Amino acid sequence: MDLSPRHRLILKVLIDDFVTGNRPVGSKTLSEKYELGVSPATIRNVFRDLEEAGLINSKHHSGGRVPTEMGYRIYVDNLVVLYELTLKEKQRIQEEYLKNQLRLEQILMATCRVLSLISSSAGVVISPKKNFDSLKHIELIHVSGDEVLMIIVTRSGMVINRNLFLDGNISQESLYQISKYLNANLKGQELEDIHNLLGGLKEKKDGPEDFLRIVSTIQSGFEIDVNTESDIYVDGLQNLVNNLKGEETEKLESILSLLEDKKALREIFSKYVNTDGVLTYIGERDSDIMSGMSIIATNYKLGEKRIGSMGILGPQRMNYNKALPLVEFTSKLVSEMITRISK
Amino acid sequence: MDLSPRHRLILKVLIDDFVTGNRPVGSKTLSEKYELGVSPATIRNVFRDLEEAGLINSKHHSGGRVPTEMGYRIYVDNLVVLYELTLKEKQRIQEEYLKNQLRLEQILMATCRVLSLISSSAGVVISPKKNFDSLKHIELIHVSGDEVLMIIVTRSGMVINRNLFLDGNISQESLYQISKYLNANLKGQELEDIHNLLGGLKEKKDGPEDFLRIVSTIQSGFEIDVNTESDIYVDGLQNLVNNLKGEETEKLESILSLLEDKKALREIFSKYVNTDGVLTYIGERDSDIMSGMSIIATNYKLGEKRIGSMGILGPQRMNYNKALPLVEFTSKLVSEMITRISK
DNA sequence: AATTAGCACTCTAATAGTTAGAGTGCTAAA
DNA sequence: TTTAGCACTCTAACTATTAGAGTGCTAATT
Repeated sequence: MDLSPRHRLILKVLIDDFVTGNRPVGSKTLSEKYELGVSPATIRNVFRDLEEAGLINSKHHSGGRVPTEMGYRIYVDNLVVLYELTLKEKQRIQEEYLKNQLRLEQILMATCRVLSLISSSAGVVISPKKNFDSLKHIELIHVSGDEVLMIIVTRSGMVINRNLFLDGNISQESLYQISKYLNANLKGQELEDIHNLLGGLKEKKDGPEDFLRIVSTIQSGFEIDVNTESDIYVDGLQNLVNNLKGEETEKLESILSLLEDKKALREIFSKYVNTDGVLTYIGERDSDIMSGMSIIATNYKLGEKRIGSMGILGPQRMNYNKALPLVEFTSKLVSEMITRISK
Repeated sequence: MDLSPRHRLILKVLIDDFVTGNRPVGSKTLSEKYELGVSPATIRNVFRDLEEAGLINSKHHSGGRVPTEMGYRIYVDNLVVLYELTLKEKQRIQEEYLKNQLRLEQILMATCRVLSLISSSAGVVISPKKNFDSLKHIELIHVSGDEVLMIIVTRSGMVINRNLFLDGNISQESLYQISKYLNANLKGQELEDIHNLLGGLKEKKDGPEDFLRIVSTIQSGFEIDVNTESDIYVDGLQNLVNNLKGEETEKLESILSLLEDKKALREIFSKYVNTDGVLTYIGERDSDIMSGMSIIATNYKLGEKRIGSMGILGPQRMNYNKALPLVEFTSKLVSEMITRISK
């Protein structure tokens, strides 16, 4: 299915128009509103082809045309002309960051806020994957009896707390010694590698006696479940209400229910951590919890390492031409900031 | 304005009916649906009195009556007959808690979930006020140069991290000594008291030399801003959409925007930490961000000490007779669980 | 061969008119 | 004090009508 330039042009303006106006688009309006240089009749012929190709749809006879998911797909991949963020908009984004201090958590929250504010959809940000973060400092603290609190400070600025339970008692003095040993040997390594490394030390019985006694427990503290241990930030739900005003409330309900289901949301957005560039996912009709919705997402980095993902989630009918550059610009900004604060 | 028993009865059934049916209620329906033993005409006379007293309203002539905020107020304070939770419902609530481990955070999340599930409104839970929690363990960790991480473990199971910046460098050895000293002297005290106590020690220059050198910084780590430092859990937004289906989307929008504004929400719910019993707030027309909404909230305790608040937030038209016992029962359960895990 | 004008037809959304049902206040009777 | 009766009102649901936009098809035009 290769489309002629005219077909592509008409598909493009149809989606441009539908996305801003939220009304099915007819041949006459199209020819009047845009200078296409062709008559409505020609547009109708093109419509017929596009309809046969499954790129547009019409609900009723004489009801105007609406893009299908496939239509959006082609639009996003080939046709959309990206909007360039104005200086003012860029400044507004940067100001939002300056409102708060520069702690990791606050950066992520501000990012989420920015995404929702400017896209008028929901912003979603997932906190860095902990297992690829690297160790900055570790400390073991004796809390009571056989209970030990393990504190891990990572390079990107996260603090992870673990409650560990030992087989028998241990003194705070021993724990200090063990902490010292761990810091000396593991600092700078990635948490996931540390988990493996500890396994090796356990096998080879390599290290101080006290340490070897509890190495299994410590190792378990480095097990990180990506699916439950990342925080997830969501903002801009009111935008969605505003955006879907007048349409069926069911769509709104299903989007909200997805956004409240942190586990599902995390699963969906995790995919974007390890991909290149800004991606657009367009929910498939029926077969999908994402039916009727779209996601525009990408990752953010610490230095050159991809550590988390972020994006916006909204109705399929959204301003892709603005949303795509927004996500791209913001992700770069976040990456820079995170890299800066974790030196 | 003292109401006769008949007036009270009629106000009660009117609200009962309106709350379940979501339709303005007329005299005829009321007399037919409930065995009031009086004719519609009499009910109309009562309506007139209630209307004069400002307890009910009618949008249009011959449009049926609807309770005003004051009507709800009186209903909740004097008339509502509380529903008694069935054994099954209580079990369902308890099961929701058993799904997860018993960490503080998970208990609060489950609470929030329960509140929303059963009330079909939004559940809101605020994490314990940190300043009245007491110290279980404190530890100072040297991170780099003049940067120190202070870890505070509290009795209720929270872990507080503070990044402190000292005037000059300090060794991890000194920090160990200081931690030891702090634990020996402050364990069991409330964080707020500790803040004052440290002030006293600073004045009197009482304590080891190393400690006195950084006591100001440590003290600042015990400053706790109630308005920004408590977590807030919200669940059940989809319920609201479902609940307000067909009504003006504006109300939905304003509720959502409030629920997304964590700061405002925290401020509102903080009030309930130090009050007795389950309270109902009914938003006042116009003058109030809570216009058109109601809150049913109470506190939860650690032992005998009130530490946090929880409740539901929904449209004014809600099932108070079920919501009130729900909040009460759940709060007791949470209090028990928190008390149990923090022994 | 591609494009377009013309035409008959269709569907929606907006408008107006009608009606049944529920509700109301008032007055006079019980 | 309560209620029956009555004339009146308002909403929501239904129908009819119509303007506007859109459609596919065919024949004329480029």
